Amino acid sequence: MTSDPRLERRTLTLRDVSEASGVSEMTVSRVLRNRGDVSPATRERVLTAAKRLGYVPNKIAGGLASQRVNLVAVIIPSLSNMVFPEVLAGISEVLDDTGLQPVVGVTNYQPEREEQVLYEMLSWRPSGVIVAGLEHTDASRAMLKNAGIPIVEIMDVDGEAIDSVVGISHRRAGRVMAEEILAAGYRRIGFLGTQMPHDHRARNRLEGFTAVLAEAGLKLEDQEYYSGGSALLKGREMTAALLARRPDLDFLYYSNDMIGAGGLLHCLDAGIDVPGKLGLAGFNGVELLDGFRVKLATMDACRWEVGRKAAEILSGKSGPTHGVRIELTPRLERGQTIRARR
Amino acid sequence: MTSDPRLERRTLTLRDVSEASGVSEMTVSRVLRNRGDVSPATRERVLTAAKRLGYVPNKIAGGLASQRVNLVAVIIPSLSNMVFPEVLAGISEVLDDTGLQPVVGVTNYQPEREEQVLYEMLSWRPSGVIVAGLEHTDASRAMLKNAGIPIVEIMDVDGEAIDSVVGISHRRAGRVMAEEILAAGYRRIGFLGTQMPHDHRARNRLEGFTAVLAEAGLKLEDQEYYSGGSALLKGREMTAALLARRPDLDFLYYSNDMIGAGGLLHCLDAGIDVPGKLGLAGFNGVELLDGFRVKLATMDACRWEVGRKAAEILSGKSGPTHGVRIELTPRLERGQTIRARR
DNA sequence: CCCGTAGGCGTTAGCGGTAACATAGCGATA
DNA sequence: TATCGCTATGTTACCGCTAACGCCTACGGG
Repeated sequence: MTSDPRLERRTLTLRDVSEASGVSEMTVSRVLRNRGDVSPATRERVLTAAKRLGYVPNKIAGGLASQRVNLVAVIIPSLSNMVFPEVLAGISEVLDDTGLQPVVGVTNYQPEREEQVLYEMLSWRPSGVIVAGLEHTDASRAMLKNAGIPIVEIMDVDGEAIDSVVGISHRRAGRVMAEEILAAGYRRIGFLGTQMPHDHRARNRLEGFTAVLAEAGLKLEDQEYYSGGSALLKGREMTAALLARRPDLDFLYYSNDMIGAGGLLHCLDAGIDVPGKLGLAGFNGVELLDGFRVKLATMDACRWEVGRKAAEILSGKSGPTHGVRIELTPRLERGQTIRARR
Repeated sequence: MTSDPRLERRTLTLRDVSEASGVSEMTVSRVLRNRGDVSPATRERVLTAAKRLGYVPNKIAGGLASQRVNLVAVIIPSLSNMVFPEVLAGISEVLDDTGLQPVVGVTNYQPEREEQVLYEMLSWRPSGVIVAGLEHTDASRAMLKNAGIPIVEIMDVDGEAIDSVVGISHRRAGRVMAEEILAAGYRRIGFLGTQMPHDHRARNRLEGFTAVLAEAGLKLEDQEYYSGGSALLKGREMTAALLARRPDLDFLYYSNDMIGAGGLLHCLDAGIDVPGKLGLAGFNGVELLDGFRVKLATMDACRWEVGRKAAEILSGKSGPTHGVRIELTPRLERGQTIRARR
């Protein structure tokens, strides 16, 4: 099953190609990397031989010899919500024509896991690191600092960066949404979010949000948290539970669009007057929302753009590869779940 | 910004740790890999020194020397629908305690792209490959065959495998759904799907589906295709368009749950009697559906289990690492959008 | 007291490439 | 014709680590 006995011998090396084409290994190497001067005739011979043998270069050896590796480590908390895949798309798009290749590691929002993943990734000597968030264990920070390669922390700008940073201020995002809600005249506000001790961004948003409420002499009337399971379903259930407990609330702020959408479905099904009697808002600007009859108010986190910018920094396309700081401005999308300002 | 001048010198090697701890490089290597006999005292000294210096091993060099690399290439078409992340989760879960590490490559459903990604991945000499689907370019097949490592093709079993294969029969899945629909008495059936020439699995499902219709003397009454954009929204729009054109249809079969959910939303909003006057069904069993008031009929693609099984084969945990064939049986979830069998 | 044995550690020789330098060939130039 | 300079190619010395082997010491039984 493993194929023709002649082929499976041992693994092919440059030497095999060199013998097959009658030139030195060095010349083969030059042809395969498009580097240095090689006559068209020789190039042709080498390429033919390589293809005929089915030679695949060995980047392990190449990387060791050249002390350069075309990998970029990308470390993110999760793949299961829609948000990070879109960041990845932005990264890939830019990296695709730079010869750099992203390698993804997932931490499940666990700092120790992030540390392990980082250690593992750095041991491949990538030429850059993109990592979500600004909060890391001490060991992680030390590794990142000592790695001697460009580091880009993404998603968030509320904190001290190790090297470069690209993101939005989640605190500001929370403030902006709160201001909008108050301007629309809502006053009895509830919050629904995930039970994620390590989602600092969600926490920052809530902080900014409650700060504005406090300035207006208000506070969150009630809150509800969940963890695990289908976010849409949880949003629906939590909303039902919260409203059963506090039917007097006039606004619900959700920590993400998925549970917000679940809440919206509940309200629509229950015949609640949205946004007249009850307003709703989420966070992220996920595409999913476009499919709903009533569009949820949200705030775009510029995920795609964050990915692009981070990749551009690493690729050196747009200036320096160190110490860059880019704060993007999230766009408020009012949808149809916040009534007009008064 | 790049840190203390003493630290940034050059990159740390085993030699540095060896000098710092007063033993040979080889002993350091043994300690760091937990291999061979080392006295507890020495081990301690070495570990302390390594930690103090912030040493991170160089797997490039290690891999070259040992001719072994703990990477598994995972090649999938997309990250933007919910299906592959769940496969990845299954893979990670199993690989996590084997010392193997998945490296993900995305092809966007393009065979040439798959070929490039594969070439790139093989050049890192991984110890195994997991690749979605059974359809590859000739060059890709050749590379996979000659790589001399375990290959697992996943998701689909309708075709000839290169080495091992784990998945479901999409043709059978289509047949089962069609039988269920006919048994419930639906007769005028429409299909809505993605315009994806390279999604062979969706095509196989449709083939199985129409084959059953044909055996009953029926055919698809109408169909609608889309590409790009928010699947939920597209599902809603396509459903509206199709029903406007053919109000006489009594069943809509969707190629995936996302557009199916969009269609369901349309029907609910339009006050259509589901499943009495119109039945609906999708495919995949995405968790999202749990959040809807009316649950869409679907068929679970065993994504998580597929990932697990594939990883188990590569890890050698459960027998041979070559030539294994595992066909899983998708479970039909009737939800509330197919009426009772007659 | 000698030798076998095993644990603990060092030495050597690559792994498969590439950077850097060396060299051969050859037409142009003085 | 000797010299130069350029292009096309070869040679050499590693890159950082580990497999394989070898040496030394301690120890116990015959």
